[in-house]
Amino acid sequence: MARTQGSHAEITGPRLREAALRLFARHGYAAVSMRQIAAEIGVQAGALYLYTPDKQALLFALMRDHLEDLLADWQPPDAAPDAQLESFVRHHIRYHLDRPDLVFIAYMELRNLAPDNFAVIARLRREYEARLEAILSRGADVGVFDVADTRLATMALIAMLTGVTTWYRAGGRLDRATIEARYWEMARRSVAAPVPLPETAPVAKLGHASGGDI
Amino acid sequence: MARTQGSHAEITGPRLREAALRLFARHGYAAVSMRQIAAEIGVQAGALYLYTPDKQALLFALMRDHLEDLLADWQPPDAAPDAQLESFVRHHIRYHLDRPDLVFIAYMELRNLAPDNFAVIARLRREYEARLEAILSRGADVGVFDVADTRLATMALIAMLTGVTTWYRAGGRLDRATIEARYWEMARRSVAAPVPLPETAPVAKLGHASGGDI
DNA sequence: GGTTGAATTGAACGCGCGTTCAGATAATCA
DNA sequence: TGATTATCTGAACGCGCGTTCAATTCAACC
Repeated sequence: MARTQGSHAEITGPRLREAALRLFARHGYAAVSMRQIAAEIGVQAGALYLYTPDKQALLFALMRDHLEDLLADWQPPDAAPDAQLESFVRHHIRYHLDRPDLVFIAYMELRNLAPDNFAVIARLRREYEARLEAILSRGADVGVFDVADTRLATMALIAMLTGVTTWYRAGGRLDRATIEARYWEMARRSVAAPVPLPETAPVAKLGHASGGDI
Repeated sequence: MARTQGSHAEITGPRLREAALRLFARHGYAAVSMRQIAAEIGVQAGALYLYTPDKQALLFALMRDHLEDLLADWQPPDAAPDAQLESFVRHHIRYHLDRPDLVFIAYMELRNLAPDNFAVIARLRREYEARLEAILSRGADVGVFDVADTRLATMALIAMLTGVTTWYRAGGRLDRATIEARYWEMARRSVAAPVPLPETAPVAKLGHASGGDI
């Protein structure tokens, strides 16, 4: 039978993933050796192969689980496009500030994935991007957004939001709620349709909505 | 005397940099060997050391020259902040679309720089960011921009703009002029102060400008 | 045509890599 | 207590790494 007490298996497994995550994020997948990871968790390199078939699988599992988490963690609320966008933006910022290392790896280590693994990760990424694009599309259709090219706007917004991880440090000048609010403000403005003229003159606005299918 | 005809020195040097650039961008600094670079340009690995003291210097030279070029290539025009911002944005997009590999490396390989080299590169990067921040600051002061935090807005804008290199492919759906225009439109809106109400009611606008030093 | 010297080769250095595996260790069960 | 077995060690495998350097090549010059 398996050792259920005193065994280190349930400890070493997670610790392996944590150490790999931290080291990959810090130095890059290619620059980190299995021996370094092993040393970080206090075992010999050979022991790692009880928990991962190889180094590549370690990277792939980190990235896949991260993206699946990201997708599972947020669904577009049943609301107007602008409310959906706010929800998306705020969740994105919050989620990314919580997991800087995972986000960093998922972005930086794409080229170190074996082709099959890359295909899986790329599909998950596109799925996430598609959610934002759908919001922008719908908003453009109903006229609350003014977006010349939804695909470009999607990529521009995601790049802007994800960039928060490059400079944010816990305990820095701005707290998380402020950061979230500032990014939402910039994101909103970058795609919002010009505000309709005050109630006295809502006329000019109508042409917009009629351009879409709805 | 040096061989002036039939000599490969003036050829091998630049070819080394080109090959290193291409391979570093494609596979990452740590994943590329000197032997791979040498094979790419048709010499043995030992010959590379006539042109670079070591592998690290190769990476550093690429990044430093890139950033110095970027800084030398653009100076803020003597104009109003919104015109300066447009100039910055359009130049940034154009420059980055022209040199995707250099941009990619300068962003991705920071962690592979030796500490001394990193300090140099980080200073150059901050210098570039400071130019954008100065534009935003001045625009906020005079009221044409509405930016709650200039540092955050700077980072957000640069991330958004630089992101173009992650999806742009020559010959794709959008031509470069269109891309430039779209990004400028999004950047402009994300920081622009609310448009003053039409000439019939410019009153509400005044409070804004008076908030600054000018 | 012989000399010069920049350009390059090719072998070698020590080292660390990812991975494997026989053997040691120790907690559990019978 | 003795057998079982999950866990881990430690050595080993072949290989490629960054870098060095004596030897070689060969266009240019005298």
